[in-house]
Amino acid sequence: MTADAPSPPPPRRSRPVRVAEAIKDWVVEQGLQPGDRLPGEAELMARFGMSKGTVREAMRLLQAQGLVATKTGPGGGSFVGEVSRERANALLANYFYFRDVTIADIYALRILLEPELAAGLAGQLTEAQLGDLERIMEGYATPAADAEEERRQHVASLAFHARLADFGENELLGYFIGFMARILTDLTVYKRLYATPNHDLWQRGRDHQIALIAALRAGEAGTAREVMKSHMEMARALMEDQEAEVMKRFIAE
Amino acid sequence: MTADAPSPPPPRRSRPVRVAEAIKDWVVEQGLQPGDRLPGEAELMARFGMSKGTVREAMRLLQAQGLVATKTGPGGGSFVGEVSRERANALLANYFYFRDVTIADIYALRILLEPELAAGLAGQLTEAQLGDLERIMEGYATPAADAEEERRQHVASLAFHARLADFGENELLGYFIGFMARILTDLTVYKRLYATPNHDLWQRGRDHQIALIAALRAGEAGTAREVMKSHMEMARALMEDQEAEVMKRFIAE
DNA sequence: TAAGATTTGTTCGTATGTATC
DNA sequence: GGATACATACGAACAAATCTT
Repeated sequence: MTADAPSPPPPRRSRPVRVAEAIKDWVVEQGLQPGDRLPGEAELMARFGMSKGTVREAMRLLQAQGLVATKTGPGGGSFVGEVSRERANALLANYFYFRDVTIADIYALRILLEPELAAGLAGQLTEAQLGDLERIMEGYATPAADAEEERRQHVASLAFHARLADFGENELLGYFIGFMARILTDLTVYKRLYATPNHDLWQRGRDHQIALIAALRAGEAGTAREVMKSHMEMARALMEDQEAEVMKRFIAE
Repeated sequence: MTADAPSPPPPRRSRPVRVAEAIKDWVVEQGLQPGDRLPGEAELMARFGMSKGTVREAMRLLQAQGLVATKTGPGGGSFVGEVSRERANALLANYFYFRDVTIADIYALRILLEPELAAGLAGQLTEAQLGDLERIMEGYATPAADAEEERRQHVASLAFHARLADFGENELLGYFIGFMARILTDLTVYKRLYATPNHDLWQRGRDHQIALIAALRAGEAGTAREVMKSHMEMARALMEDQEAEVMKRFIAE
């Protein structure tokens, strides 16, 4: 070995950043829980010997990460916040903003993960949860008449998968699946995917989900896995066609 | 339908938050790329008609998300930044801080994802990349003598998997695998997992990785998948034992 | 090396807004 | 409605970093 890195000059972080880190460490150290109160601005100014502006900038750094929330007025102040799923999704989506993630990439993962989720859920769901899923399915009980409705139905169908992921025990798996569903939702509404209603595909997709619910209710893990796998493979083929279509349009302009 | 939500009072966001959103939208709209310069504080103050403090707080909000970086001095200012992988990991780890993610959850996913990654990489890696992996393996060429070295070796072995994930085409898959490797690394060094060196397990783990490299070099996708699967299953069994151990110690205190 | 220019970084004092009692 | 407690916002000044000459 050629010795460890020759200790490059320690990047002197700005004061707000250092204060934010100190507060974060302090929260962890104290084992504070969501909802617990943080010291007010005045006390933080005293504790760190820094001005109001610096302390406020530090709080903004924490706020952007979803770690604290603030309220004005008496009894107000800063509070420890649980990072919401939506915020986590938005922050992670930022990471992929300048990176190329194709629809094929997403489906390669969905095909691996969703069938396993379905298998694990077989026989585990309450009637209330199953009813929940069936209610979402009502959003596409009849084939779409136009492109607008097709998009709306696709979004609803993605919500079905996200809800399913919520029901699982494995929070990590649930988050990954939910994140992909949210990316696809964005693409659907923002990039205007799914422009051409297709009765045959609608029918097959719906049959899959009905069979899936039945397998989940009956506790048939193997069936649930297989149905979900077929469902994902069909969706992938469809989406890749759509992607090609979108690309062609883009190039044509 | 019972009509859309009756428009709950629009949560009046603070000025820094609104400014940060406006800047973010502007960056997207202009199609700015990493490294591109943002308007300076003075101009932003003028453009939004707000004070310096408010504008600075807005920049902190963006900085915390990894979207901008600032430099002082002539030619300095704020620049569009690509969110680094490390920052994305830290931000996402915050989400799971108050949630229960068990080692079993992580391994359930690794077993699904890593074999597929390995299969996709067979025959795709350059000699330089394969050499890179072999160099990491030198970090555990001999069995660990004590708990400290065992930990160091485990971290190196996780780095092996993270590097492998980097080589893949699918950035999403690579990120998920890398994130899990980082969580496990944290657990290893911070929670002091892997306390008991075990020569037999070391031998088997190393044999797996050697066989994996061989399969990758030979372009044998099926073999690579199977080897990685065995590797993950062994690691899972080992980690779950360790977790039980850690829990027992925690309860005993 | 040194001086000057440019841009962010930080402070302080003051005033305003907001929610609770 | 008024008093209180807290965050929010502004403005002017000065400090620090860094590039150019």
